[in-house]
Amino acid sequence: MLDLKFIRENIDRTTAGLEAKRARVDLDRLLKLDSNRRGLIVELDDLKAQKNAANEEIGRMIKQKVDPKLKIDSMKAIASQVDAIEPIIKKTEEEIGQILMTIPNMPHASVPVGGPEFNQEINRWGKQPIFDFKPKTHIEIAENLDIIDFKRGTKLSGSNFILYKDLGARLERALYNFMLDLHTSQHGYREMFPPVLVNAASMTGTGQLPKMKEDMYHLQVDDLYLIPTAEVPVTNIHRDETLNEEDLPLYYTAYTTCFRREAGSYGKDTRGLVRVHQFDKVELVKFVKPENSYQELEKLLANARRVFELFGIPYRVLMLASGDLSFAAAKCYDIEVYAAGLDKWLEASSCSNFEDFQARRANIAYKGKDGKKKGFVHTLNGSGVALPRTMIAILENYQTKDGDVVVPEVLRSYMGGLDIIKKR
RNA sequence: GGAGAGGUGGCUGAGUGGUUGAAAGCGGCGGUCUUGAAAACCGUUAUGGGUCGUGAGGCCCAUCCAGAGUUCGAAUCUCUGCCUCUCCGCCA
Repeated sequence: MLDLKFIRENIDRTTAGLEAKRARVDLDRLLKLDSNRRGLIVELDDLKAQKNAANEEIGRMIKQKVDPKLKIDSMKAIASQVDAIEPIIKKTEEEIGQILMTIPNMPHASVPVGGPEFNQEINRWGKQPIFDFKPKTHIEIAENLDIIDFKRGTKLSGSNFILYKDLGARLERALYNFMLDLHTSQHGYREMFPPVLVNAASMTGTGQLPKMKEDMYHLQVDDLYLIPTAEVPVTNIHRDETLNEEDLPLYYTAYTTCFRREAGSYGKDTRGLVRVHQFDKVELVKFVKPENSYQELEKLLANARRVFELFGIPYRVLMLASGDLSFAAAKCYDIEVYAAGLDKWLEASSCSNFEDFQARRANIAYKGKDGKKKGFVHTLNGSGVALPRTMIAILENYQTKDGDVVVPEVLRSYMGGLDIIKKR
């Protein structure tokens, strides 16, 4: 959420930002409501001041045993005026709130303006593997090895639900264990294990609600949502809190299952593991002081890249253009891994700085040692990393001519020493 | 799921309709004293909105879990929701 005061005082910048983000918002309406509201508040506060003064006097009259009947009667008129104005203000504030909730974050100055075609590749790591045979896709490999059962996943739940079996299940477990160990022992993150069902307030705090409602699983009986990413519960850990400046920055990592309805995305990249409804992810979340947040973004990106480097998976880093940025992000890097079987680059991590956009919405402030509030923190998060597409890259890049899969070295101790996945 | 109790400032805790934004204690901050520290003493100690002022700041409004209601007036009364605790039941 943007600061209404900022919008009021920076109309041109806001308009430009909205355009860069390709968002349509009725700013004139918002500003008009804002000025209406302030006019009404002056009126109302004045009436309330009269009311309060009179009520104090009534109290005094009663103490002095003077009959307050006349005074009380005159107060009734003011009370009814207050009752007339209050609902108008409330309605105005509601509409202001609704419009504010639909305004995306402003892109950072370093972000290229334009659509996805203006995304900038800023980095590339690793060599694409060369085979002396035609590399298979992860679907063929996994079905042949019988480590992923797509058909039975569908039987259990529906299309694009996955059943991992045997060494497939083991590899999944090895991946998130490895990543958690890496980020906690080498990158300074604290490990969290949050609920995967959260309430509407949490979903609103990080910006999924109200805009992304259709993309989420919702349990109507209890009014709870299945999280699309650990970003939601982990960022909301500090919702409505004031953090101590000396405790910042806070680094949290969490492994959770993520749930996405992917409504409307059928037919596009939906085969195999590329786009599934339920998947695992290790997430990195930071709460930092505003002046450090862009340095912290670079460090976060480095932490995510390290995962692929240790796995030996070639990747490239894109800085997203303004029109490709998510609703809440001011700046975002995507890491795409190369998958030899599909011969495609697949987005496997996304590292974003939200500046104070989420913190304002979720009310996460910080204070100095003297106890004085210093404003909102900046929040960042990134995948560290998402499992399915990492799994794709491992299966496809490490495949052998015989259809086996070599286990990347760093994962072997997590696989009970196994160095190659063969058919049972 | 059933029965009961309760949610007050950073914390403990008083307050059951009329200067109560809220006693007291603890903690925090500033000061006096001290070579320094502790103790003692003195002072100070919430947030949001609006408005005036170049500014320091002044003034007004709101806020005692949240929302609705009763009343001239609500921390205090009524209703609903959320949460916590105790007992009973069920349960991985």
